Amino acid sequence: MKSDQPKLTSSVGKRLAQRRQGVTLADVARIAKVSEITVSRVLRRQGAIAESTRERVLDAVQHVGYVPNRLAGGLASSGSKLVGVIVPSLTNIVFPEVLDGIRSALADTGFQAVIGVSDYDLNTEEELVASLLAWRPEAMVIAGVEHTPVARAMLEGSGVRIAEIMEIDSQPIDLAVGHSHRQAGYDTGRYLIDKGYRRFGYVGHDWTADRRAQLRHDGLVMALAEAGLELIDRSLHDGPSSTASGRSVLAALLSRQSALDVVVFSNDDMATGGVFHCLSAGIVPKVDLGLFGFNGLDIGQALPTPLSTLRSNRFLTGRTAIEMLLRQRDRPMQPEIIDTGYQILPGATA
Amino acid sequence: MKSDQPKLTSSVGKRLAQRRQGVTLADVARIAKVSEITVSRVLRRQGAIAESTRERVLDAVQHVGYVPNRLAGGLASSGSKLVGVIVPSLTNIVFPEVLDGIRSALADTGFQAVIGVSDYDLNTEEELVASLLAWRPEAMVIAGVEHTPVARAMLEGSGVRIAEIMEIDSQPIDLAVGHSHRQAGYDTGRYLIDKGYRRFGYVGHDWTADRRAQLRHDGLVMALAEAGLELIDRSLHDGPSSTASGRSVLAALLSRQSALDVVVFSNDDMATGGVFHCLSAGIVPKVDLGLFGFNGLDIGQALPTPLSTLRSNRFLTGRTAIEMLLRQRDRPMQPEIIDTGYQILPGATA
DNA sequence: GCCAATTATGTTAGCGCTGTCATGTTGCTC
DNA sequence: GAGCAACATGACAGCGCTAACATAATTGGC
Repeated sequence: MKSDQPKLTSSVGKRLAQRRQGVTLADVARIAKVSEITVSRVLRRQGAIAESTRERVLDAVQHVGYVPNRLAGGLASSGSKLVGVIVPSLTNIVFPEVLDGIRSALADTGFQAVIGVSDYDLNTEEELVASLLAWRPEAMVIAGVEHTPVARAMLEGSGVRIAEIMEIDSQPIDLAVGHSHRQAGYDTGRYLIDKGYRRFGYVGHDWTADRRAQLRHDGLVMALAEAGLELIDRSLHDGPSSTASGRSVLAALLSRQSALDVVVFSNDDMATGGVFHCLSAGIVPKVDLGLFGFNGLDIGQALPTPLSTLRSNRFLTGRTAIEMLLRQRDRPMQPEIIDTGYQILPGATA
Repeated sequence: MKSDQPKLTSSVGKRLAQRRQGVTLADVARIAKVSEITVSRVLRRQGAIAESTRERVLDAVQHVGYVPNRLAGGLASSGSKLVGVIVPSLTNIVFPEVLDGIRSALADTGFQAVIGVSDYDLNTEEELVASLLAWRPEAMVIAGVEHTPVARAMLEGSGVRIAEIMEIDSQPIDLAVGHSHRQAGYDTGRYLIDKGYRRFGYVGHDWTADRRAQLRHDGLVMALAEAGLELIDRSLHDGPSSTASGRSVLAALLSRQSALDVVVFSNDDMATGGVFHCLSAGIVPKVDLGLFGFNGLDIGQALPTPLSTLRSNRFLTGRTAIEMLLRQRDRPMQPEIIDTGYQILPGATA
């Protein structure tokens, strides 16, 4: 009872007329002499398709160079196969490493990451949340647990699964993956105290932007206090962390405080700069002055005197976040927290 | 002559029934008592809207927490406001720096970047091209000019504007932004020869993957040949560049070649490792052995002896690529090439 | 007070795909 | 050869939005 002849007119006529927007499923279907839905099924390897039909369709696809339109596909199936990711920076290498973990977990899942960079600014982050949510991602990964009220409301209201990463010191919306920075700072303090250090200095960078650096600092101070000690002095660079600023800020600190026996840095970038200063100034790390970083970057471990530091597991954090999110479509009753931990790297500078 | 009462039944009834997919334009329209298109116009600031209506709509949007669906919007308007970006790696800091340039050029344009990472593999790159093109981006940025024939065909056939970046040694499809690596290698050779160096060594990483490193090497050899010189020895690390491998590979090279007066490295990561080796082995850079890198990374410049190197302009490259692409929607008659150049950083190691 | 221009809003018809349900076709059992 | 799975394919509606074309409301000139 099928009619073969009519129905073609309007649809095909128009398509041929405009011929601007590229090849569509309908074009492929027409060439392969099947219906659109059959082409769709072949391409998604979904449902039963006869081998001969499959080949015919694939040939047609190849022939016309068909590229599916995921905007249309996503709209029709209400499933974008997209994961939104928001990080504060790309030039701080720890975030690309997290992204790499995300990429590795996403490989072969058909999912694609859309990445936003907030530049350590919560208002920018809020805009990004709105912007990324507009793509109807099936999950979101966002660095940090601190957001504007509006951003938080959007995230909560979106219904999609959310992983807040790099930090587990507060209660997350849905899932947190990372480690405690306060605890990391505390453990740094304990480790150094056990090593016999008593006269602590601190070299850091702008922590109005980098909340996690501040948490580590606070943890360190807490450990010192428990041991009846305190930071003798500290010097903060007014800007993002960098090797260059680590170097100059340590120089500044030492010029006014000669009595320190160890300096804790806000991270490995800063600490590496510190090591460079020591190298230039003839200060022997560990012997004359202990130096301790945070992150366990490759560069620090390749130094002539490998940096004493705490290694955070960035790749694992990114990877775990995605694995957890994709495992279950619905948010759990109770927010979940996964500790990806850190390890002390003894190194040779403290 | 407007009917207020009917029309609501079917559409609204269903929406309320499913209530799963979140708020739509229709919901906002109903609450603000306007048509969907009016809401759409308010949100896109397009067309004339009475102030009172605008406010009513915005209130409604706020009230229900409406987030536009860009899949639907993009489909309807055939304009995704997306730019596809493909880079080989995120952990090599130069690419995040390029992405940062892209981000900065994209800010406030309403465009969003979708990023793919090819892992230096052309087949992966081909898959990414297909995958990103499926989002109907309005432009594509892709690192390198070497692609599989299929990838090239898709890029050409897509009709969207394409920027091939980081390399201008071959003819691009549409637009190339970057600098000549062959020339950079050549200039490195000239510079060092002028400085009086004669006995050249080379320390590199896997260049089956990193074609641009090989081009620089070739340029260097060319400059040497012109001066009647040649590479005395070279040692290649079988893997990606890193500080650690730069360090060990230089050690290996020197252990079998004591007569070198300068070593050129495939990039700053490797060269920084080389400096570390010298520091450990008591070799004084420049005095005992010249060291030369490529990229001009911050880390190299923060070394106790700042690295002698060539600075490439990654941020500018990313930024320029986007600016050029967005300036004009159609491909030019003739492929265009933009040289973002490089500068010699004299440093203190050669 | 009428007309044309201007401003504000609405109606209709898709964008290109997929979910759902229906319809045909085998191949097999008994 | 009737009955029934299991396989193969198709028709149709609709995802949520916007372009393009109305239509209505308002203004102002004369």
